[in-house]
Amino acid sequence: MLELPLLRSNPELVIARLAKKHFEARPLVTEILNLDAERRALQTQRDQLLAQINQLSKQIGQLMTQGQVQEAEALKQQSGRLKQQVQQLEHDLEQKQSSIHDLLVRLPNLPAEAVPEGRSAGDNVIVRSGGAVPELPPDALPHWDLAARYGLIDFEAGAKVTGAGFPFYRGAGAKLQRALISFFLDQAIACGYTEYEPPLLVNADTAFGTGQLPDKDQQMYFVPADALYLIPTAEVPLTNIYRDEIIEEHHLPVKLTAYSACFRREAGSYGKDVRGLNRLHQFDKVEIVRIEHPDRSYQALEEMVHEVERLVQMLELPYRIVKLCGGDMSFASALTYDVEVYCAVQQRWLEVSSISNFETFQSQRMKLRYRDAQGKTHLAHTLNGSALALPRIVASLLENNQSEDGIRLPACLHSYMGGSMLVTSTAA
RNA sequence: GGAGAGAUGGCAGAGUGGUCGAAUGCGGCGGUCUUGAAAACCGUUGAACCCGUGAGGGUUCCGGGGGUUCGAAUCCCUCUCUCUCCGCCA
Repeated sequence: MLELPLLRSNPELVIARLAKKHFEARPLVTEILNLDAERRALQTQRDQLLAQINQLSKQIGQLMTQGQVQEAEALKQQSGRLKQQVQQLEHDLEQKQSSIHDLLVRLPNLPAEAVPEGRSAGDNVIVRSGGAVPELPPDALPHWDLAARYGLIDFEAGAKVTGAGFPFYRGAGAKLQRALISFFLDQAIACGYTEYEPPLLVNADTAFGTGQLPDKDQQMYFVPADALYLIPTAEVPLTNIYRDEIIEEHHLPVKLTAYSACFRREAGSYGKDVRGLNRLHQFDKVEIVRIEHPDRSYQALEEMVHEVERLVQMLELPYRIVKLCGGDMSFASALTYDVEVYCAVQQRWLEVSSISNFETFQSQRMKLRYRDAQGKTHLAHTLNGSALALPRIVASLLENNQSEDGIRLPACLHSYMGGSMLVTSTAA
C-alpha cells in the first residue's frame, strides 16, 4: 500500500513511476485525492464539534457540583444537539475512509529507478550467471523418470492420497529434503539470520499485512471452520511478527529465516510447467526475511542476492541471476531479482528464488515502523527471498548429476547425506 | 470441551462516572556533580490523525467492536486473547 502523503505531495511522480509497471494510475489517484480532501474537511468539522462538546461537559460537571441544576440542563440539551451532528459526520467520515482505503490498496508499489523497462519475462535483464551446463548422454532422463527409477518420489501415491501436486518423497528422496532444509538453514544462520519455525496457518489480518489479501486470496488454501489460511510462504508469518510494532533503530536490521511447507493452489497452471517437480501445491522452502533501515535496504537486497547465489554455487548448479522488468514484477515489489537454475534434460531455466525489496509497501499496511535517535517513527523497509525453494533444486540436481553410476551429490551435501552419491545404479 | 480470574503507557503496577493520556516504581533520554564512570539529585519521556508557513491549537486511543450517559479506563453487551483448575490428547 502506498503512503497517502506521497500521493498528496507528488501525484504526477506516482503516475509516471507506475507507468513503468504498465499500470494506468491516473483515474485512481485523482479519485483518491478528491476523497482525501473531502475526508479531511469532514474531520476538521467533527473535531471542532467534539471540542465544543468536551467544553460543555466540563461546564456541566462544574454546574452540577455547584448545584446549579437548571443551568446544567440547558447545556445538556445543547450538547445533545451537537452530538447528533457529530454522529452524521462520523458516519460520512467512515465511508470516506474505507473508500480511500479500498482504492489505495489497488495501487501497486512503485518500481525502483533500477528496474528495467519491459513488458514480460522476455524483457528481464540477466545480471550474471555461473556454473557449467553438464554434458549428458542422449539417453539422459528427466527428473520425474529418475525419481521413479530410483524410487525417490511417489507422485501417484500423492495423487491418490491427496491430489495432483502433493507428492510423497521416499527413501533417499525424503532424506534429501531433510538434508537440503538443514543445509539452507545452516547457511542462513551463518549469515546472521535467526531461525524460526512458524505457524503454517495464519489469520486474515496477517494475510492482508504481506499483501496476499485482498487480491490473491484465490492462491491460498482456506480453512473456513476457523477462518485461517494455509501459508503460501514463510514470509507471511515471519514478516507479520512485526506487524503493528515499533522497532528501535539500533535493533535494525532484523534478519529472520524459517523452513516451512508452502501451500499454493496455483489455479490455472497446466502442461509442461506442472510436470514432475516443476510446480506443486505443497512444497518445502527456506525463506529469508529482513527488516531494514530505508537508507540501506538496497544494499541489503544485494547482500541477499549474494547469499542466495552462494547457495546455488555450493550446490554446483548452473545458474543465472535475472533482474525483473517493470511488466514482470509483482504487485508489491519495488525491485526483484530471480535466481534460476538450469535443468539439463528439460533444457529449461527454473526459478528457485525470488528476492525483493518492498520498501514501505508492506510496512505501510502492517504499520511496521522504527524509531530513530530523535524519537521519530518511520516506516521500515521489508525484504525477503527464497533461500531456497526445494523442488526445482531437486529437479536440477537429479537431471544434471545423473550418470550410469547413479546420481552424484555436490560436496556441500555429503555430510548431510552421509556420502557422495544420492543413489547408485545398483539401487534401480 | 467445562468452571473461574484477568487484559491499563517500553516493563511492573495504581486508578470503579467528571479537572485522567492516566499515580507510583523501574527502564530510556537530557542535565547537575565527577578526571571518567557509578551513585545521588533535577528535568524529561506513548501513538495516530486534523488545522496552522510557524509558534501553537484540536480530536481519538487504557485488548477489539457496540451500547448507556451531558460526560466512561471506570457501568452494560459482545468478541478475542492470557492465566488457573477439571476433562481429553501427540
